[in-house]
Amino acid sequence: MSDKEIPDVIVGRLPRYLRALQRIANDGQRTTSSQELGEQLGISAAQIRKDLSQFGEFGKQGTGYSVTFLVSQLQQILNVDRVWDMALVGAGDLGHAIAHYQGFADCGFRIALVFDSDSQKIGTHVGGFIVQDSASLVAAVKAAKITIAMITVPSNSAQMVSDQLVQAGVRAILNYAPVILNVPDEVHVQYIDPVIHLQRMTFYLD
Amino acid sequence: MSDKEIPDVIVGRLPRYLRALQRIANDGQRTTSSQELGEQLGISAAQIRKDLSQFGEFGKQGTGYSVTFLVSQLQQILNVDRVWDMALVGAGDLGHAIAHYQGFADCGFRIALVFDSDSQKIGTHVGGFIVQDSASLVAAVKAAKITIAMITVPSNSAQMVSDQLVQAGVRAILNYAPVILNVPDEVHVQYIDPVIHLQRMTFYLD
DNA sequence: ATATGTGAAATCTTTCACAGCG
DNA sequence: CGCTGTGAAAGATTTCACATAT
Repeated sequence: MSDKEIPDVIVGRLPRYLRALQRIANDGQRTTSSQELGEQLGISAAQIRKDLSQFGEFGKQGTGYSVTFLVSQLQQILNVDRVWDMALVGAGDLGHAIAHYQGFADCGFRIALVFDSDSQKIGTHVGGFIVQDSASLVAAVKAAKITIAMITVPSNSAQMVSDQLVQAGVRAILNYAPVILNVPDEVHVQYIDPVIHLQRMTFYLD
Repeated sequence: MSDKEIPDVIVGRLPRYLRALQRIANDGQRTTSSQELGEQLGISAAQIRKDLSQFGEFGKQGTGYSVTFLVSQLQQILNVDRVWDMALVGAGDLGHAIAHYQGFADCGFRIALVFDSDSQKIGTHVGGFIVQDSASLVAAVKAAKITIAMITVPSNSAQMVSDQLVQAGVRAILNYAPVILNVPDEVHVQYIDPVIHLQRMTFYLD
């Protein structure tokens, strides 16, 4: 069901639906509609219905969608009806901020290992974990069977770290360094680069 | 020339072209081609040529593009051939990391004001600036004529901060809080939400 | 009455393929 | 010869509009 053939653009919207639904659930609402979701997200109601229809029939005509049911279905579709352990590579300022961020745990993501290559940082505590030497990364990640990693190292070491992660069996990388990573086809990469977002907006400013 | 009618999807790719070109320039290369750019970015050469052709004829047939010329053209198109002052609201872990990030300065973005509402933080130094009381946000941002802001406050205060920023004349907001902001049509918002990127990848993992 | 799920239509985006220029 | 810029074609995505179910 979570096959390929699902366009990437749809996959990209599903997490946003989930976020909106969780907020609606938090407000104590039992039921919602494609229209309400669409208004909150700035997406047309028809699009939301089409997207969801790729995976099944989750709504009831005349009534809409049960919020909790749709949340659980989306979690299943997105494979987040479980806890994912992650490795964090880079214990600088950004690594610290990420290690302390509560938003991961609430969504089923758990930082399990933290690495840095700086001997000043190795052995220190970050977000409840002890920073390990990057030299042991491949072995440790492999042993822990971790498949998701976040990279918060300087640009010039990001590709090297990425290579090690791939070698250790990682299949998904969230890269905060502003460089494009070269990875095998079976490895997924997402980028977080604030400058790109800013430049996308300055285009429209005078 | 930087009119509307330029599809959003193209605007979204321009900063990526700029990043790739700056790296190529850094490597000391004088000239590049749509093919080379495309290979680095995972985008087809035809697409890059089409995108650029929306703004002018920047290449030479048979030769390709002058790297420095194309960089300067893209900077002009994206309005980053100048320095933009920004306000940062939220001096928590993430705010600290952002305040210390060198990547903004290199791209013409400068943090000019930092705010927090926590009296413990007000008056402390963050990234060379003194954290100011959010109560003075509207006046200070207006006085400094700042039009770009970053929000790194907890989710439940993000909308309130956004309202204040808009009132102060901000036209572009980079929001790190995982909530959708309600802003007038003329205000641009971009979101950075790592969980959404992670969930986009777990879809493809087993 | 209300809101879904969905073919068909409209729109948008990408790729093709080649004329034309250095 | 190599590479751009670009109409035209192909492909993908979004919207429309309505039959259908509660």
